[in-house]
Amino acid sequence: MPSNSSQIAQLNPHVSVDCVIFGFDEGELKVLLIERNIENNDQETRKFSLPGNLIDDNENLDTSAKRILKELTHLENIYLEQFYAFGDPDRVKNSTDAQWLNKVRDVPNARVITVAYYSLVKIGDYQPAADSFARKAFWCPVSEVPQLAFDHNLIFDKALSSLKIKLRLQPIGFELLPHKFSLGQLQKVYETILGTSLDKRNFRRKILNKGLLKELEEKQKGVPHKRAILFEFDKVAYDRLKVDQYYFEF
Amino acid sequence: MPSNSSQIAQLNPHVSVDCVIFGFDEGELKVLLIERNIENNDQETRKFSLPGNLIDDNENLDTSAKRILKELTHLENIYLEQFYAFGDPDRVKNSTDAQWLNKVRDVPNARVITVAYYSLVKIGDYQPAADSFARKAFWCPVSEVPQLAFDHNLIFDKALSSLKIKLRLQPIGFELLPHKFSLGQLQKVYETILGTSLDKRNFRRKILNKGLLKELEEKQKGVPHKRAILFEFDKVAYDRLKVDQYYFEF
DNA sequence: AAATATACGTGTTGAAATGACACTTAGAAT
DNA sequence: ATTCTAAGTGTCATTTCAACACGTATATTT
Repeated sequence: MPSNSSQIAQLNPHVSVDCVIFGFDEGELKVLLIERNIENNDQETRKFSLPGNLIDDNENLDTSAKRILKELTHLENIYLEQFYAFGDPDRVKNSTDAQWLNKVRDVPNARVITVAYYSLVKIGDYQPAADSFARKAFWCPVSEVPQLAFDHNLIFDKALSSLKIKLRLQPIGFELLPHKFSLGQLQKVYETILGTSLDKRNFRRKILNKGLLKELEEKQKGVPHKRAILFEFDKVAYDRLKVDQYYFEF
Repeated sequence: MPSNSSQIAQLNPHVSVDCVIFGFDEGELKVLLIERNIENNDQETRKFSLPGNLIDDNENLDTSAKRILKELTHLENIYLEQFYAFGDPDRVKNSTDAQWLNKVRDVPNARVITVAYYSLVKIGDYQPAADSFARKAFWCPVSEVPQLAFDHNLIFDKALSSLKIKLRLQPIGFELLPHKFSLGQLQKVYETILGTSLDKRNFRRKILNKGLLKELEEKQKGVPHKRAILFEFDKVAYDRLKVDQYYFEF
């Protein structure tokens, strides 16, 4: 096997960024998946994947994740967290995956190391991008995630477990809710992600004692029951805490 | 600028693994650094770096980290944890760094994305490797880490803060101690890494209540004071717990 | 042999946090 | 007017946590 330059180019690993984008809607945690355009879709499986792409030259990893997110959702300044890198030599070598890569990559059989991010978005702010790459993006309940391309199921699982851990250590639940939200909504977020049910009174006491929620004058509207007081996250109070990067402990 | 094959080879990012290897000795947390062989060492700064290397073809990231660790320390089966990927486009572009890369890399000016691991070793088991790559490795107290090559100071800082978090969530302190250790030693590990001092009685109660330490018959020898009872980590008990991957909470 | 230096080992108490628990209220829809 | 639904609210028993001091065993020094 000759080792000329073009060989090197092929064998050299590529680097991509994949994003696990979480949203919360109707009391459910959802993830944004992409359905691929495959012409010969005799193969039912492996039509879905996480959004992601190769990194650009001169782009750092965070920037790349932000770009992918923006291209797909038109959202900026959203919560983003790098959680793991996946680099198994044959993570993109599955035959159906390879078939798809042949269509979209210059060097389809190159090894790809991917750096994975998860992000939390306010699902109401999301407007599906009509253009190019984001052919068919859709919100999928996390309990119904189908078989995905490559090792994307593995990546998704790790994202979810990282998110669980993070939620217990940092106040990030509100990132999934509208700017103004009720305590009931917030509790639902915690319950859904942690996979437990929580006592309403204990939850309120604990979360309010953190002193990070600002009670607003405003109340919910249009609900067929007592209207809840709305809150917003108190960023000023949070910055005052200067929490040692982690350790907040819901 | 023509984009022929050899250009692509150059511009394509490379992927490396860097290891932050922690040891504990004489009540101090230490990190294993490498001193480079630079001929013209008129430049005092940036002579040190973390151990690391490009990943091999067909090698996954964990394997690569293990290989680096083994080559350098001759140790196997040690605690290893991937904690972050660093991919700034010019993280290897510093001039003194570049000078060194010219000597050791085929494609010295390529962009390098690195996936970083930290590991915990029993410092007594370490025997410096005399060979090749590990020219001069030495244990450096974490409070005295000098200026390092590339972005290695950043990597080191992130490793340390990741370790702090992990120590609070999982029982890993003993990985830095001999197989048999005293509670005093273990307390010292916690105090050093967390950067606080802990009450002896409270520490003992808390750590023993986890039920993960097995009290041995044996006692310390050769100490100029009362001999401490030795313990070992009870892996069987730990596996029984099946702790949900995280969340143990020292 | 005595003295010294050093880390080991041990319990209690008051304060704070946690978990368990049930009913009334407000608004929209029928 | 009735019904349905989620909001909002307090107490008590239990557990966890932080603070705190002294006698003991061993090697070394005198």
